[in-house]
Amino acid sequence: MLIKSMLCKPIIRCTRNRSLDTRNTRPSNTTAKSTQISLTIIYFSAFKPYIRTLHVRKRKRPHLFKLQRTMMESGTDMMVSELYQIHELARKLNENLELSHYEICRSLAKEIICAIEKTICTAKSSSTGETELAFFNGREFHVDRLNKEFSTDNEPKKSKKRKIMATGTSQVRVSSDPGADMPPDDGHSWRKYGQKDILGAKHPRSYYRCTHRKTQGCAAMKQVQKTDENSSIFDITYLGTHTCFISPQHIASKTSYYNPQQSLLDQQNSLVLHLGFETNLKLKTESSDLNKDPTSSFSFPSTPIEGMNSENVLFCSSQRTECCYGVNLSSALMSPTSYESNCFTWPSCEMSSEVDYALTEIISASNSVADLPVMDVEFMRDYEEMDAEILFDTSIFFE
DNA sequence: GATATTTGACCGGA
DNA sequence: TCCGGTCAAATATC
Repeated sequence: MLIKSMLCKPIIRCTRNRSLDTRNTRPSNTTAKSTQISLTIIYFSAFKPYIRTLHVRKRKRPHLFKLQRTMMESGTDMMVSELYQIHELARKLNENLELSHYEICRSLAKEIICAIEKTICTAKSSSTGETELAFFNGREFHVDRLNKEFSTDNEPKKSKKRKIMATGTSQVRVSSDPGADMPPDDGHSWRKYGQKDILGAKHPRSYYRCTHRKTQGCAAMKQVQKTDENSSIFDITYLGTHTCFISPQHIASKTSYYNPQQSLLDQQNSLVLHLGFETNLKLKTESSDLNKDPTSSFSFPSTPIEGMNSENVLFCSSQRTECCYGVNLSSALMSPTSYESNCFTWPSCEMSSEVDYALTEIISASNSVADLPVMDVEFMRDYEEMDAEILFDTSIFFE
């Protein structure tokens, strides 16, 4: 099997796949086309495979094709350059893993994440021509070029309508102390920017954005509303992904939302990979029924939280399926005992805490990070059509 | 004075 | 036209 032949041979594969969007039902001489950029990273550690497949697919407006062709070409070159950078960072990471320089590793991992985010941003801008990610992770990228191309007004009106978020959403229901006006601290600092009475709801909805919005360009937001049934229970909708840095220790010390197994992680000297991706990370398996429902929900195997009944804590995904965004962290909980249920959908926000934990589960599979194989990364350029998703029989790894 | 919150106005999608 | 999301001036808090 192909996968078997790739054991200990990490591969980064970048493809671009153009296709007609068959979901489009508009009458049409305006048949929508879509372009998908896939970045697949396959590597192996100890006895577990790690696969990262990033999919970026967006519908294109026909009148933008000409400009976007140019954008794609320049964007592709940029992505190749960025991927080489990721490769170099990964190589350094591996060197430091072997030397057990965990702080350096952590820093390198962060750089890798930033680089991947940047690549995703490039992919999106070159494939869509849209400008929604002009500001990402506190940095501006070349998509502002599009702004110039399409700006007919020197000073465009600033919309007060909610911006289209690049990431999916997730909803959390948490309980608080009776009479409390605020839900429990989730480890991040938020700034309230609005409150609105919602039709048919007893309680107003509060709007928060990350405090680090200005300083770090963090686009994370959340909406908090007391439930009608019980005013001590809050529905929290997270929008967007935190791109600001917050230390795991800080989260562990402040939050009651997250799994308290941080101490276990520390014991394992695990490397926390904070993947702030905003496109899909998928591991498809041939036997998964869950694959049929991309919005499948699951509950965390959480330990009881002080002052909070486990049944009151609901984690569910509300993917923005129309854009195929959100994060599917399918391999997050893969283990010999659970791998048959091997496609999970993970809420794509709050990455810095929840996903950190899940990823740490992956990365810390081996007790010693020194067990990691040498990352002899092979980089391939391939612009031909290919199936963007990998069918993957995980059972072979647990034979 | 700096920072955070409140709240009415504004905006645009449905 | 309605309603929910956002803005930004006013106000509160530290």
